[in-house]
Amino acid sequence: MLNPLIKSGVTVGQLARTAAVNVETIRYYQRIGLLPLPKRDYGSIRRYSANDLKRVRFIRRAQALGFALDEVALLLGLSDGRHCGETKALAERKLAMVDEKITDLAAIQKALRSLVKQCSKGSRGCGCPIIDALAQDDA
Amino acid sequence: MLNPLIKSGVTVGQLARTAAVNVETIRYYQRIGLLPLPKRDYGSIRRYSANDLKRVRFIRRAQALGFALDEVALLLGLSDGRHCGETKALAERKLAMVDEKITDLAAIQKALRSLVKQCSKGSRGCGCPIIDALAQDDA
DNA sequence: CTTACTTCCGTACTCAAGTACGGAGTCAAC
DNA sequence: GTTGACTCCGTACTTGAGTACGGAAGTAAG
Repeated sequence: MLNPLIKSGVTVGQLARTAAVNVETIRYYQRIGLLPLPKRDYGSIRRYSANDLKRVRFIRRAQALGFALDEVALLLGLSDGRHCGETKALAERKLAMVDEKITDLAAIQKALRSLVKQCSKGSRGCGCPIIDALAQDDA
Repeated sequence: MLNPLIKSGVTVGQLARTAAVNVETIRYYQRIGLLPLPKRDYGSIRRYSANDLKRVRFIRRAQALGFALDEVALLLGLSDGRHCGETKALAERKLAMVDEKITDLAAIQKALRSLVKQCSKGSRGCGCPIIDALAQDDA
């Protein structure tokens, strides 16, 4: 314990607990390069920063929105400053994807609402507005 | 010839092509019980109905919205009439999920838009509105 | 120092959602 | 009545996203 000043940061276990993920998941993200491997400066165990926590949380949230880990990596790349040219193009593509997802989800939302309403009316038919909404003849 | 007395329906290959999926995918859906296996009445090859096509399309669309296949099975179950009680509860749970997804996506959409705008202004900082939008301190 | 947790790391396993393969059998056409 | 495309079916492989395992080494408390 040479320098108490630099002793900050939490262990993997703590990081994992506060981010509500498995330690193995942290290790996995490190393996695939999604999360930086902090140098372990003091003797041997690694310390993680608030930034690492932020990053893990970001990954989980983005994932919950349907982004695959490689897409998450791209999103994370966007933030790392510089080269605004590529960044902008990438952001625009992602934005288009997001717009599309929202549109599709809005359609299913509407269909689900109408299903719920029909069921509420005690209607016997409930002839499946969801199926109808999603199984359109067109592509 | 719209004389569907007996000989109507398409083959797996045709079904797969019109649904824009792989034949193997159709077989897979049958294996896991998502798609009924039509009896093969004439000698030996199976014939699929317009309903099967509808079902496959539904599966793909729902999947594209982030539903897993077992959830899709539930959604499909909703349509099969009767027991509107469970149906409604299930639909409501799904609806809540969808609402949440839309909210989250709207946040990322906003962040992406602002990122694009910032980049357009040639601003150097681009200090990651996306991360900030998704890596909130709260759960 | 001993004991009891972690951590570290490699390797291997799991699960979902397919894909690929290969040897049948079927079918329409030439 | 053979050819070539398609179907059927089982089995095995793949990819993404983790989980589990197990031995060695680090660390903290008594």
